[in-house]
Amino acid sequence: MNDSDTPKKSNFIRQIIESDLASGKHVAIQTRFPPEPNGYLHIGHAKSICLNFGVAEDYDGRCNLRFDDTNPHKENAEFVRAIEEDVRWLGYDWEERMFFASDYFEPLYEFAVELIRRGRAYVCDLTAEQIRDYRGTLTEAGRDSPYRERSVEESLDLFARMRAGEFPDGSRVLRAKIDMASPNINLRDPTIYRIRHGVIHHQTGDEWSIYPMYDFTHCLSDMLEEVTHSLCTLEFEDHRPLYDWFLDALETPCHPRQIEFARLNLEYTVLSKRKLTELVDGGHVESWDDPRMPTIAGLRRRGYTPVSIRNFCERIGVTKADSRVEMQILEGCIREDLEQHANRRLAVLDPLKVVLTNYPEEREEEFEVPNHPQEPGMGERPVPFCRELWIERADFMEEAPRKFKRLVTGGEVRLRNAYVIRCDEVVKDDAGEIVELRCSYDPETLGRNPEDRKVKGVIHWVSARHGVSAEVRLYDRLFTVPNPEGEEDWLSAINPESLEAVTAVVEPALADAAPGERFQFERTGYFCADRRDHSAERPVFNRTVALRDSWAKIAGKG
RNA sequence: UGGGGCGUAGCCAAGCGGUUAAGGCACCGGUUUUUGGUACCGGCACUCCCAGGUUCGAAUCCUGGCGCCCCAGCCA
Repeated sequence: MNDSDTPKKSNFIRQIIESDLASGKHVAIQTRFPPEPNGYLHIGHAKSICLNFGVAEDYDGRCNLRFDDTNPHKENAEFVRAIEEDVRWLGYDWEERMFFASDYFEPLYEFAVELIRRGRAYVCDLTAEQIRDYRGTLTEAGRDSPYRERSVEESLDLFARMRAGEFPDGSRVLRAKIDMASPNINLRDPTIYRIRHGVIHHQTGDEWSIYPMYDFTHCLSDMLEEVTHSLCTLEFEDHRPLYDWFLDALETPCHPRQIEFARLNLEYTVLSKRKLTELVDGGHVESWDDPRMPTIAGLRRRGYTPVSIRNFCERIGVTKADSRVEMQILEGCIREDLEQHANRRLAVLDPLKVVLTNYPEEREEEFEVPNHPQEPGMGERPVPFCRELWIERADFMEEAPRKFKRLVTGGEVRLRNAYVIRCDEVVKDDAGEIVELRCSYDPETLGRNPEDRKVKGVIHWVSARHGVSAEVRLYDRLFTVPNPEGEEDWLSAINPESLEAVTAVVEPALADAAPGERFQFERTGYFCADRRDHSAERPVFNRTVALRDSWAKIAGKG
């Protein structure tokens, strides 16, 4: 479970589970992850997935994957497929236990009939508007529907005919008979079945013309799967009395316990399916897996690893307090993983030409460069070197502040894994822009430091003769404000500079990158070959996250 | 003026009547370094939303305030 030296995961849900196990209330725990297949999963779902599957794993229990597919208007098989892929990618296994709420439509129907028989549900002929009107307000009690006291026989007959498709959409619903004066609005005779004609359900086709509502479906599905702890988000707290009411009214063999926790909010993004759908449908991003999206698919394409996301979910904890987590936590998690596991490469994002005037024109060398400076086991690769190189434009300054330790005119700098060079001359075009640096190299400095002087800076480079041109996509936060949802017009808070594509020059080894392969471009950041667009002929890399940049802080202070 | 929740550092978050109030992220110093990265060392809440009360002792218990979130779909 937990090693003695790793901190014990402690949260209120685990405490409840541990106490239920200790008291013998349960001998094994059963959870479920219940997505609605009406969109792609996002990082907020990852929190729920890690919680449900994680808790099952740690207490030797089981976690089911169950699609909550009771609203055929919004759901489809493509979303089912994508959700399966994402949960699996995160590293979780539901074994043979993949279910659909629609698997239970028949038993659910029988439960509804039983409710009617017990006088606990009735068919109501009010229109949607009338129902709203009869419901009352937050501060005023509602009024009983005129159909509330209709006979059991009549409701039974009407409900059967609703199923048979005899009535048009919206003409009737089945309602639980609870309390129209309840201070909890959810208990004012909630609708539990509605008529939906002519929709093709992705699992059941046209078999049904009535569909059950969430509150009725969820508790009974949990019960049928013998779920012990039904974990959901805070907005369902008000529904818990309803959850319990159905299970009590039907005298079920087991009664799962619903426990609510706070959903995840992340700075500078949105985490509601409605809004994410709008971003995709409105063309504000390219797709559900656009690397700027907080979806699992987007994060995957951006270069995030399953481990980093699971780690993130562990770090943010589980509580009932509304919170908004800083991006830095997520970024820290991916840096931590990639720092250890990503091969290093050299890539120049904003190239400036360097000519080594004392390096023979025809000469070429090849250095064996380690893939990771601290992990010899990760191997090495050949990196070619010649008279003409590219370096990063930002690594040279004609007039530099004292703390600048890169290349300056007349100064020296170390080329990473190669020689120390000195800048002798700056070549500019008519506009005064620097187009080339003429430098000389010190042949004595390969793999060794000069004894008479100190060279403090190290910069990266790529051989101009061998370098490969690549598209590099630099991503920034999708929104300009920490909480776009709190904005009057959230779409106007989209960051117009969330994607900047540059043409970079990368070392030749990078052309062989497999789609999805991750690297650290030294001194720059972590990147991955785009899984859709990258090829050896046309390399494309996505920036997952930049390296920490303490120089930017110093420079920024002036 | 209804009901349900929540409030511990810049951001998460442990804590469950007796601790110097964990830990992580961020931040600030320093050491090492052929990545201004990494790693390592050190700093970072006399106080837990506020006010009273109970107690030898309160972040923890009680009372009263204040602030924030959710609920009036035939969505989930």
